[in-house]
Amino acid sequence: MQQRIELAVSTVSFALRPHPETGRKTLWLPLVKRIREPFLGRWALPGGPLQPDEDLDTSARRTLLRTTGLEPAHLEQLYSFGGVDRSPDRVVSIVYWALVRPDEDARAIDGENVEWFVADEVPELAFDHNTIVRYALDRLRAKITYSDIAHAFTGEEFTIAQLREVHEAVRQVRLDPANFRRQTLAHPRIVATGRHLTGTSHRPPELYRLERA
Amino acid sequence: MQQRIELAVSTVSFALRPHPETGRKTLWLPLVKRIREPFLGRWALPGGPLQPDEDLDTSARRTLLRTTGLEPAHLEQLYSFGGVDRSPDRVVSIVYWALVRPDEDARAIDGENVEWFVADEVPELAFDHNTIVRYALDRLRAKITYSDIAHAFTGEEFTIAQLREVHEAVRQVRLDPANFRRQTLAHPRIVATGRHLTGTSHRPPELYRLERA
DNA sequence: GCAAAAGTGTTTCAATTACACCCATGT
DNA sequence: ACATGGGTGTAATTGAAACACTTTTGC
Repeated sequence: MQQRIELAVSTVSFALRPHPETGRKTLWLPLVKRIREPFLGRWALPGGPLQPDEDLDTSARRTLLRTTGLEPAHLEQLYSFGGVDRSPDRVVSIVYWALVRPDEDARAIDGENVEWFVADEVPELAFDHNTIVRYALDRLRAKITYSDIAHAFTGEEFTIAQLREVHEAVRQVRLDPANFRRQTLAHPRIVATGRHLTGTSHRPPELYRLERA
Repeated sequence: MQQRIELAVSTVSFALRPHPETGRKTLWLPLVKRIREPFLGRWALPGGPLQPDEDLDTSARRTLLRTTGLEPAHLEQLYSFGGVDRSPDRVVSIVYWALVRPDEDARAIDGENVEWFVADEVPELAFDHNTIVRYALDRLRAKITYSDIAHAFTGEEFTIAQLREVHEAVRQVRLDPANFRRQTLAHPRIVATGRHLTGTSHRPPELYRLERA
């Protein structure tokens, strides 16, 4: 008799929040406590079995909304993990990663079995989920250097400094404000709104938008 | 009653061969003629159902060897396709892409139901396999610009011109020989063997190796 | 006025590009 | 000798980085 292969979809969601010690913004992600074997009681990525009538990304969104209350702006397939030894039963996981905006992050629920962790300081997780988190982090840090995804962490309108803060938090580096500004404004899709952000204790910075391609 | 979700692994394999018209090297890939419904008689990517006791990449290698006789040097996961509308029955495909060396390519079998096509000129394929081929091509052409994968198309030892030919064939561009040489030799893992390639009708070029990291 | 971050200008340095020119081999 | 691609030299251009300096707000 042939053993059945389970097919699950999981998601690594990232949001930027202040680090509990340093106060500087860092990456956080939500985990779910397992309520059944295997790995009962361990933290794991949100996810669940793929339903016969739903697309892969639909499944990711559904399970993410159910467990964490999140509807992320950016969702992207990461990788599929299917080693025979990653679980007692045979399960192939198609993993997505998501980026959560500040306003959306505010709506996140910290339920009974859901908790957020600093992405670089997650405990020992169920299955091979530590590997997956590591992989997602690497991919995010690589991709932010050559793509637009940093905007998935800002609002519609943003200051150059806010965008720089995202890069600094994700890549864990310090960037020269002057050079970052020039590089950013060199992209033709970044346009000034003419309005300014007020309420700061210094010169009010201009607000920009990212023109959709 | 819940419909069963099929799980298959397919592979897009690339090799460099002369274009039938221009004679210049281009990308080719093997396709398999379907011998059952759906899409009976159409060309499709080599692959098959995932066995319960094999890893994803093992499955890719197995089906590839069985249908095409190939054991590619480079094999990498591409993407997983799982839209509900990509087939009459529900099937999720985990797709790999492979790069085949010239010597390995020579061992390829052109069986009854296996045929090679110029990658940019494939006919209308079964399922969403045209989309997948397009995706694999884009990924290959992007990745060759920032990684080492060009070496998967050369032998252990190679001349700078051979390596340049790979880049030119894949990216469909002309590269300045002098500048390409300097850029290539700037990488510390490229080392001269001291030996030279003979039998050319001009100055014998030096042979190089790629030191493993 | 002072602090603090926004925003501009300028100099330096490294990498890419274009292209002229010499080298070593087969015919 | 000459054709052919291998291989070297070099000037021009571009872009990244470093950092001094000016501007505009809140307090």
